[in-house]
Amino acid sequence: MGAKHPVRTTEKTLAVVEELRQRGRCGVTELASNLDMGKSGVHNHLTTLQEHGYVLKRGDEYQLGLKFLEVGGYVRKSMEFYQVAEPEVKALADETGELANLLVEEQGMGVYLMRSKGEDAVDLDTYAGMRAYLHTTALGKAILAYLPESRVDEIVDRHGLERETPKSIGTREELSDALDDVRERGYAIDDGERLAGLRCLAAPVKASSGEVLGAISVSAPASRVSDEDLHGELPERVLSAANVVELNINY
Amino acid sequence: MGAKHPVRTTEKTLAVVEELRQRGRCGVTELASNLDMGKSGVHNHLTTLQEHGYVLKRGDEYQLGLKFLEVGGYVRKSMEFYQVAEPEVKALADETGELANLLVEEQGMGVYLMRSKGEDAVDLDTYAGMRAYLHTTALGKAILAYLPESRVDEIVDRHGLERETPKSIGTREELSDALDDVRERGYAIDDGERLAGLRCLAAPVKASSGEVLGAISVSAPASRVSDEDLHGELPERVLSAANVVELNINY
DNA sequence: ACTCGGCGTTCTCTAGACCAGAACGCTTAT
DNA sequence: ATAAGCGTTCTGGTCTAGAGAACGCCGAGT
Repeated sequence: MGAKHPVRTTEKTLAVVEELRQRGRCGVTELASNLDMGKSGVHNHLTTLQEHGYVLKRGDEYQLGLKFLEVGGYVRKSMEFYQVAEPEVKALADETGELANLLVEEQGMGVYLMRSKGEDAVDLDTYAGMRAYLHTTALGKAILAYLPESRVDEIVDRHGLERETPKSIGTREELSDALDDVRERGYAIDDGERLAGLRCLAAPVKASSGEVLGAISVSAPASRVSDEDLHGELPERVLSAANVVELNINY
Repeated sequence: MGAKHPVRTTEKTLAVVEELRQRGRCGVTELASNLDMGKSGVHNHLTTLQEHGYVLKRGDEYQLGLKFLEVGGYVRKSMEFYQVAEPEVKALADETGELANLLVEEQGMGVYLMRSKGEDAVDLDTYAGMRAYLHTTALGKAILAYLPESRVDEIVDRHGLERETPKSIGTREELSDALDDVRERGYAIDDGERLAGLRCLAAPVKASSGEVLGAISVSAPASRVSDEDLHGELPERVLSAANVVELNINY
């Protein structure tokens, strides 16, 4: 549902921010023409944002500043779940040598809170703050499997089930089956569903109330993860990390 | 200099964001009374921000969402300096076992791009995105020492030289002396200036043009850093990390 | 040297948005 | 029952946002 009385000026500001983010450094005219706004209006928004650190001027082009990271970093740091999970995810990365990730759900999307690279980790284009559809990653499936069914329906209604690759989930039935599997095993697997050749294993973190707080995963190239690993040592490690977080978060 | 034609509505939106950040989760009435705005106005801003993911509603209280981290994380990821320096800072943390940091200057302030904890690292309350006055940290001094003098004056004029502790820099003369020392040694030291008992050593990273891109540091408790360390092995390691970044960034 | 095109910026003016304040429905405390 | 206080909705008057035109500047083309 849209806001009843949206502040249109704020929406324009956010549109400027979004456009500036997509284009990276650029000028007033370029922004204005792509936003269907006059140059003066765009200019006013930019200087206002600049005044508050959200936008920088370099020469006579504009770009987004690090204020967003300041606010976002503060929000993340304030999350108890992040504080508790961060060292465990790092430890998991060091221990396995692979890429370990931490994801939470927000407004029906997955948000990566952090990623930690082990010694041999693949270099994916994920980054802290990045969003992903929940049904397309092991992390997301681990979360969906432990959300109330009504919530899952809401999320699917809102964001759909677009396939990212031919192997990924694309229908409600496939999703339902996949979530059953996750609940049976206690962890989620992504075998090339998001990126060919990439295997990923994720475990949910639940509060004592049963509510899902997020999920922890390890991503590695298929060449280094045998089928036995995928159902043997690797899940043990990821589940153990998730379990430690669960214990620490409930004091 | 303030914006010539500020967008007042945007400024109100940003004020709402800032207030919400400081208070954490809270209600419309509380925000409105502290912002000198009517409840309806605050409500309109909040629902608009919510619509775009910048704000979340939990029950009938509001809080900041992870959209800020998404935008900020994207901005950070897009910085070449971060991409190149990130693995080196991580390596430095692993190697020393202490806390390693990466800082850049923006609008006269220092912004932490990341921190990486080694095995024995102290747990400071810094976080990615956090700002600090440049004159109060070794990282900041390492940057100031290699900025043009006119730029340093500008920054001091704008942000002053407030002392954070009795040991820290508080006058232009002290700053000037400190920056001379940095240039002589090639690295900056903070011996309890920011936090009693904490020693910190930082090296600048410069582009081939001579421009300072940022600085890399290691922070450790004084009990683990002898005076010899402070002028022996530790600077070597930090300087070496900075040097690797310099080499990699100039292709 | 001069012009021209295009940039970021400034100015003016009015159509239209913002939002204080009042009113509403709801929950909780008394 | 009642009241107090919350988030939300609604409306009208005030003030602002921003299109469009004009400006100063710079670099390219002639």
